[in-house]
Amino acid sequence: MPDEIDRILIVALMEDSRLSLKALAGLSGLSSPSVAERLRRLEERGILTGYTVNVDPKAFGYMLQAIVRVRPLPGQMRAIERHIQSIPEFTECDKVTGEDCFVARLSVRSMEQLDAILDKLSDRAETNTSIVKASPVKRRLPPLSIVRS
Amino acid sequence: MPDEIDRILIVALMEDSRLSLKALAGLSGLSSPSVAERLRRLEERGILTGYTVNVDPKAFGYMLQAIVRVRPLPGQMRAIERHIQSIPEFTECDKVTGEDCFVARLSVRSMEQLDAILDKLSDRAETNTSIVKASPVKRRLPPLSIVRS
DNA sequence: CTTGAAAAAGGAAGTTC
DNA sequence: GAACTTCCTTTTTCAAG
Repeated sequence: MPDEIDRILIVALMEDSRLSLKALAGLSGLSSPSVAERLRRLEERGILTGYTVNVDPKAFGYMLQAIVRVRPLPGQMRAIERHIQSIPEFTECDKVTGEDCFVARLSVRSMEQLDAILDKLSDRAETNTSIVKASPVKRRLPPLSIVRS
Repeated sequence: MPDEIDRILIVALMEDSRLSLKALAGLSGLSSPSVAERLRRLEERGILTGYTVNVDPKAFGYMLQAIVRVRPLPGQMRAIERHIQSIPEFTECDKVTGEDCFVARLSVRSMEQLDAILDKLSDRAETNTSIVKASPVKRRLPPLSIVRS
């Protein structure tokens, strides 16, 4: 279980993953070699799973985002799953309970491209598509309080 | 518009945002001061919008993820939007076209917590909740080819 | 955008608690 | 086992071209 210092490091990195070890040391009250060791262990334990950047998709011409619920026809579930994985415009996909099997997010350059991608699914699944108009909550972490067990 | 070198830098940072300027210089064929200046400008232009980490929510006791479609009752849309924003367990929320007004992602520690959070919405909205069983596509970027205009 | 020097940060080793 | 200090190497930053 991560402790309070781990939590401080993770919250700080969530806001700026390029912070130097020295800066993280200052925030946490440790020395920088200790911070390096903490991060190594958090990665090893699978708690910190990656360091990444947020990019504005519009800068690369992706003017539309859509959320697509996908309900594969009988026997098509695995095929649909692989199909979605193979189309890079699907930027996120979850397998869920309920009538829909998958909820996926799609970034496309145009309505025409959206239509083309959904068309290819139509043989093997029913889809229900919603265009994203705004994103009132951008991706964030839930409260990372330490759980005592 | 970002050029080919910007694209190389962004794709590299997407995979590892802690790469040193020197490493980025090697990948892009520039010197490290030039890379630093490029990144500064990409941030300034709103193309690179943040450096962050991926964290396993389970490490902090968030054992369940759900996707909730929310359909506010008449006149309740703004109130619901603010309500969702104010609950930190909602880790993502999009405003979409179609019957549902919002599609939100929720990280919770237990079924009881999920129920409690959804209960608070029930006065002012209809909700439709799906539990996430797996995530066949983890958050990724669409293809970042350069668009010629 | 590059080079080159000064300043800062990172990494390895050995020590202490 | 975890963290600290020291010393040395690498990286970043800044000035100048």
